[in-house]
Amino acid sequence: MNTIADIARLAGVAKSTVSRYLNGGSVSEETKKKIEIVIAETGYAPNAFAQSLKAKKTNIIGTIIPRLDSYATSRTLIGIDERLRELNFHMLVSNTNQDLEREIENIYTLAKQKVAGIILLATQITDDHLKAFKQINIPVLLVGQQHDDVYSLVHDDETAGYAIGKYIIQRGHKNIAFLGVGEHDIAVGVNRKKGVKKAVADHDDIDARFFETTFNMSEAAIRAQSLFDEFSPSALVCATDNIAIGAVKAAYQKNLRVPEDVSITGFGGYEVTAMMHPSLTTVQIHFVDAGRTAASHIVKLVNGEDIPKLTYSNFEIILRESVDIRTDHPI
Amino acid sequence: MNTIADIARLAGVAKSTVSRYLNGGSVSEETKKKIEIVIAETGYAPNAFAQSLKAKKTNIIGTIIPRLDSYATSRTLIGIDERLRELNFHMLVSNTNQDLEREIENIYTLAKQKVAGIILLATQITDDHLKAFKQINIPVLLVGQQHDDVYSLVHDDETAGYAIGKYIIQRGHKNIAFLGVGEHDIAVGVNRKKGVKKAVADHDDIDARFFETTFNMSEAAIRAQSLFDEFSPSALVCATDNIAIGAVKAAYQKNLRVPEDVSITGFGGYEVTAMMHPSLTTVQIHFVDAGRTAASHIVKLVNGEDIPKLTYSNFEIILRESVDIRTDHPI
DNA sequence: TATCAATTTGGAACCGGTTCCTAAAGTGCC
DNA sequence: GGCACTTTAGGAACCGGTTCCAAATTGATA
Repeated sequence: MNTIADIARLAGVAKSTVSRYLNGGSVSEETKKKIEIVIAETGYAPNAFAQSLKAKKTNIIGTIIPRLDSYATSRTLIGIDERLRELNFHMLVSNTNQDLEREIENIYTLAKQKVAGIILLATQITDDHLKAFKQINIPVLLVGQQHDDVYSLVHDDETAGYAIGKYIIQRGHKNIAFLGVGEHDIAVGVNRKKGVKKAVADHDDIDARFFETTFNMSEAAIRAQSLFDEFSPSALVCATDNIAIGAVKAAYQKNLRVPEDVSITGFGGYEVTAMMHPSLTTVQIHFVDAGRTAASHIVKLVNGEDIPKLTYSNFEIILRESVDIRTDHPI
Repeated sequence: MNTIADIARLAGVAKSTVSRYLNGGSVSEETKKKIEIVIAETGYAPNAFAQSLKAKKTNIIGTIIPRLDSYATSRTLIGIDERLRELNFHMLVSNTNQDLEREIENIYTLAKQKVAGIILLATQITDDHLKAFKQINIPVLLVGQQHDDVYSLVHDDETAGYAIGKYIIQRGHKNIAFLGVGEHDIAVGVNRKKGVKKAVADHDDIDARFFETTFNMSEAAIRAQSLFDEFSPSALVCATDNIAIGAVKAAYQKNLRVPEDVSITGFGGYEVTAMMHPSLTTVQIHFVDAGRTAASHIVKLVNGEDIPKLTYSNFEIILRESVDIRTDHPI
């Protein structure tokens, strides 16, 4: 690999001239030609490190994610990547495997790598997070969680939870179960549940019960089975599509027909939910769009522009086959 | 942020001494203490660029992937990331969105970023690829595709295809359809089909027909429907799990029972295939393990160690509910 | 105590770019 | 043709580390 000094020597100019040529300074047409030819011949590409060393900045955005094998994560990453590419940035992905300590560690590592900004697909924000954000002095954007001290982009989980709860109630369901996850996850564990609870609270004739499982499909299936043993809901609202898929499986195993015996809804809008039998009514979150917005925002922050402290992404309820009307109750 | 010169000044030593302290050269106990204290107080972290500039190398492995929203990709990335972390390397992900030109472009960009090595989850290898590999002078490992001139790790698609074909034939099926993808994808489009064809060729009483669709679930469902119109297979072997999921959907829409009327198999071992109704018999490829192996291999290459030019990853057939025995034919 | 080897330390050069400053060349106007 | 002003080009310093080399210190041995 050759350096700028080689190019300068071959073209018979000073390296500052070559640098100016590359960065658009004032260079005569004649000199431009000479340099152009040498660069074309040698296939010269500037050393990104030497550039970054001086500039004290890269065009890399670090993205920290809790897990890779999640539809939500993948789709969000696609959006981030797409938009960053348009803005001439790169995406460096760091997976934490849902380990909070590794999350903190990654923040510092990315800072050391001098990424221009960090997008954190967060599940919860601790004091250690805030301390890290303060120390690294690099723009940070949270996705999926909100904190007053940090720029955030959140899926409007509570409103979405409210909407799906409302919908189920409108379909005449009175015995409603909610299968969620632990409250350590603010967005999924707390806000979605809160929204559903709020919808339930609007009515005084609903028997709603709240259960908990993990993000894992198989575990959700097992939990749903025991749920069906202790309670016979006419509708089961699940906090994620994966949980809903497990619940549908559990229903089959219990010989419950979906939606005739029990209606089931998901949350996320994963592609496979359209292909299931029955296809799943679910809350679709526009992850790719959210990712694109996140990318736009972090780049603005990097460039010193201002953005709103808090942004909401969009959602819509996709009506499919897994929810039935209870005609024994008026709609 | 402070530099090594600051630390040296505060500790009252030369910066070469601090550098030696950090990199394990000979430093007296007394000096070590002094430097240690200053570093602890300042929270000093070396500038990775300055280090890389001199070392002409990073501890970053670039991974180029065709798409992010694929189970196979996610799982492989998890394995790569996991193992790289153990080996003290980082993973930089570049998504090409199945655009071959962008793939080439990414190879050069990563080289410019001075990544230590590149793992390419490839779908096909063109002359442009080979040219790029030659020019960048950085170790490259292909995953999922094989080429004689490049180190490769392949899922043994042909053998796996042969195995699933053999299995279906053993279950007594005579009218077999294969729903694959275009031949531009060597692993999925060519090798899996080739394996199945080979299994069919071992017998002379099989009517096997081969169809094509894309990797997209919905498109696969549409293709499967028209397939059922033109041919009535007792078994449908699909080239990916996503295609199989679409096929199952199509079967329902055609009022065909799975597996009573038509047996369906997948390829990949995606988690959701266990939760479907009926659960899907599929070829499970151990993507995470493959990713781990890929990471180990690329690091060995980076360190100048030798590895086999070609490595095969493992697979196994997961027997579930979507395949029936045809008792009208002897097994 | 003198000599020599081993350990520790500091200074300077270097990695490959960018940028500032100054000098030289080119241009326009009177 | 001379003067002022603008372009263009070169040289040197700098970014923040690592490494080589030589000097200084320590310790062991005779």
